[in-house]
Amino acid sequence: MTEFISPTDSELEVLQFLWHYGECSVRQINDLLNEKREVGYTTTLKIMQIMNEKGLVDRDTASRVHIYKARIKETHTKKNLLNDFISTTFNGSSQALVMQALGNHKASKEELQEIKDLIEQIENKK
Amino acid sequence: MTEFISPTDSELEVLQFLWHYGECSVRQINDLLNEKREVGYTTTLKIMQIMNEKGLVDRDTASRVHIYKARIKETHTKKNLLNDFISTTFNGSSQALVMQALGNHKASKEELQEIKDLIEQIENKK
DNA sequence: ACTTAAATACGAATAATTTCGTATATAATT
DNA sequence: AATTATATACGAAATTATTCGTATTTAAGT
Repeated sequence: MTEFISPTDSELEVLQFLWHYGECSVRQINDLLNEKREVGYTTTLKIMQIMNEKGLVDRDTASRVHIYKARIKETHTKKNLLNDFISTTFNGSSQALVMQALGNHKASKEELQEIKDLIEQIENKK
Repeated sequence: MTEFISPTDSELEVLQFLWHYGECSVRQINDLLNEKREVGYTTTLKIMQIMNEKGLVDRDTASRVHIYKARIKETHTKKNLLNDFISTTFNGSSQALVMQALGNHKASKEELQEIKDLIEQIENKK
């Protein structure tokens, strides 16, 4: 039962890229970030160094260009983030969250079907 | 199209109480907060004063004890928070979030039924 | 009336996060 | 070999959020 240290917003942004690409240099992450907003290179570097200190990422320092990869698992992390979010915003009710999410965005027919399938699946497991 | 200023965690905590009780004094909010964790009275006061400056709450200063009430609507605010959360954490996919939420917590039979009903409702609206 | 209790205002200390400047090292280019 | 480009390390400035001490005012209790 290791404690979950929730990544900051910046850190989560970096993690998303690492999860998607597997492993990245600081330069790569910085380029990706700059597609959305202006970030200085050393800013990105610092964030990733701190993430390393926190144990959020591993890095390979064998070559001059350090290569980073996520140390915490995507599903595990998102699960924890979601749980935190549900408790702070929806008073712990996952149902309330789901209802609101479905109400907001109109999901496609296929998406709705997938959700229904999942519900069936859960119901049958009881 | 007024911009949504997302409340900080502390501010959201206060808002939840205001939404629940309708209107509260600083003392009431501080007592409620202290049921969960230790917070100094002036700390709570300051938070609520800042919330007032930001336009998150209204206050009635007619009597000595100022009475606060939420200025931003609960559903509207939660909708925005949820949208932010979905885009930062689930890459904008509400479906991904719903699937994860349903997967994590086992909702009760009744809750699952409610969700299914909602889906039906959405499907019929197309 | 006097004392005590409880409220707001305000500013500043603390903490956490983000940003970036500068120094230094290493690789690439000429 | 000398210059230029690109890395990391490190510290500190800037920002934002949180916490709280102190002064002042007003109400309540004696």
